Amino acid sequence: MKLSKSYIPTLKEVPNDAIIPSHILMLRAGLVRMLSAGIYSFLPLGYKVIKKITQIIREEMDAIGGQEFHLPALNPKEIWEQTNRVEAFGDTMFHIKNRDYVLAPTHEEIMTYHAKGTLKSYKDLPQTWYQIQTKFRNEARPRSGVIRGRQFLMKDSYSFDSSWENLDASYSLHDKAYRKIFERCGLKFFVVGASSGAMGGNKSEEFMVKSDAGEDTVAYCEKCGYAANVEVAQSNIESVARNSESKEIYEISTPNIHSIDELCEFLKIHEQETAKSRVYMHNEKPVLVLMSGNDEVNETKLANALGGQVRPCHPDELKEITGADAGSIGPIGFSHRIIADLRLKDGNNLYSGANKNDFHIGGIDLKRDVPKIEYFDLRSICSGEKCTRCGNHLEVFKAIELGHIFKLGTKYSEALEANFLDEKGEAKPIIMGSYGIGVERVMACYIEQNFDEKGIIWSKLLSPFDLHLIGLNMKNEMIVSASNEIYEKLKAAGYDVLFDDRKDFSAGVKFNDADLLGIPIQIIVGEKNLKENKLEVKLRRTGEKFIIDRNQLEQKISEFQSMI
RNA sequence: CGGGGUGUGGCUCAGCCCGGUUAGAGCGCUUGGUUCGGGACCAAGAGGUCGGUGGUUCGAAUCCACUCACCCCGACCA
Repeated sequence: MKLSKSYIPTLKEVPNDAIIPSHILMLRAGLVRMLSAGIYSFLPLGYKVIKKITQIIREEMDAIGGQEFHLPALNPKEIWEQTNRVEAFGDTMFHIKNRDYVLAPTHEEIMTYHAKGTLKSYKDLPQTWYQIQTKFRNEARPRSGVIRGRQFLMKDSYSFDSSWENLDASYSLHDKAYRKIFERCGLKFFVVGASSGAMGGNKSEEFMVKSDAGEDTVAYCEKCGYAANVEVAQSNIESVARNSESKEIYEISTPNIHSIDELCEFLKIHEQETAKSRVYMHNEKPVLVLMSGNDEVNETKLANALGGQVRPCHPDELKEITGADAGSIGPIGFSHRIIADLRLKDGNNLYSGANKNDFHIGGIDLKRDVPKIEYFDLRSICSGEKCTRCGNHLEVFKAIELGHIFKLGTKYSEALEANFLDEKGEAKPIIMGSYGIGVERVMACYIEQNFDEKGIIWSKLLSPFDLHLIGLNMKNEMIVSASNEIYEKLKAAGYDVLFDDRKDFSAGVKFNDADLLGIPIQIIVGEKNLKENKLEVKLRRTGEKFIIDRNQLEQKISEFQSMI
């Protein structure tokens, strides 16, 4: 492709709206343009990369027996009502105004619809069906460029099995395929166990990459590979020590003291001597949650511990239930259920609120004074804490979810009555798995992990072109004819070449554009080298430059290709 | 949905507080010329209903109200 005839609108300056590196570079390198919040057009260069990624995905899905579908984005609402997911998705689902259609946010229903009545016997199973298709979700707040959009490309596959053991096999095939896909894409990733949320089903794993632009916070142990979302990662920190002597409880006047920090400062005590109170409504009943010091309640853990719905109490409810405002609440005299974080187990000589504004109570012995207390793991773990599995230090950081694999079970097959007959002739719901990959996220995450101050650094497999040929001074007849000849030769040898044949640009512009676009190998045709029948080759990633003989170009290129 | 911010030529921004000729700069673009290995130079040009609507005023990019769009933080999120 000749650059002079290409639509690759590069930007010299950083666009105002972009913050994270991948977003900035995708705009600057002319890969994408925004149409509206969370809605992006892929320009020719960006779309070439998308096609490389989807090709890798396709190959690995086909390798595990996947069969590619192309499904409609426009779906009858009725199908989604049968599985109760119109309600489950709520405002996240786009609804068509002038007909009872929705825009599909995923495709469990539609795949199951096709399975119904056609996968009739255990002999028809297993099946793995997939598609690479645009999904629509009315995200409340699109962000980070292409990473969280209202419209995005997703590879989603669905497995149909006749037994749970066979589902395990399908799941494990996907697990292996996903690892291959992300490895081939050149991503540094890790895998965490996760809760499957609104998808239904039980076991699931997320494929993640570490990134400040991530929306999940995970705990990761480099030593043993343990990784978990902080919402569920077990806390492994020691309990506060129990003093040998328990003091009596006593009331302290603490005017205008609301936070733990203020309390510690006021009483000259350590944070660990305090128990912070939070009141939640659990199934319409108040529950007092005690945390050590400034530890925050992890509401996911709380909900898991109690089961059912949990929400923090409103300020007016607090007053009604405890007689005090937030900042002065405590376990002594609290007449409803009381639970505490494990870190407080059997603690004594603690300070907490008095359920009376401007007063706290000291000398609390949870064992003696709160006999009905129950303990749960309720706090989020922090960087530096010990791994529950191997004892090494855990790291806590943000991460982006690239892919997610679920063992769905029979939720959809039951709702849509997709049954098969087993060996005994009994009708049973098909056992399903569901597996997704965010295609744009793969691209954005790759860039997040592979760029420098000049621009993107593509790998051989994802690069939109194999080679970037630069004719420096295209008003020099010698360079024009030499670079054109090289261009034709490389194309004939099967390379996909981007040829910067632009007449009116100085060398600096061409070099900078080449570094911005990030094609792994640059071939530079300049006057001085050409006079000696030589060319320069530059490797984008390392910046290394090589002067080579012109007649050895093809041989050298194939050597460089194996180096990158 | 809550909080904060921004909207002026294709891009980055100044001007706004304190209203007053013809709304500016750099980059990009067009034409001609010079230059030609790290974002060149000279000259001449094109390009803007100052996000929108309404109001205040003799007069609004500038003040007021409403509204829309986009960004960031939070809530939410298969």
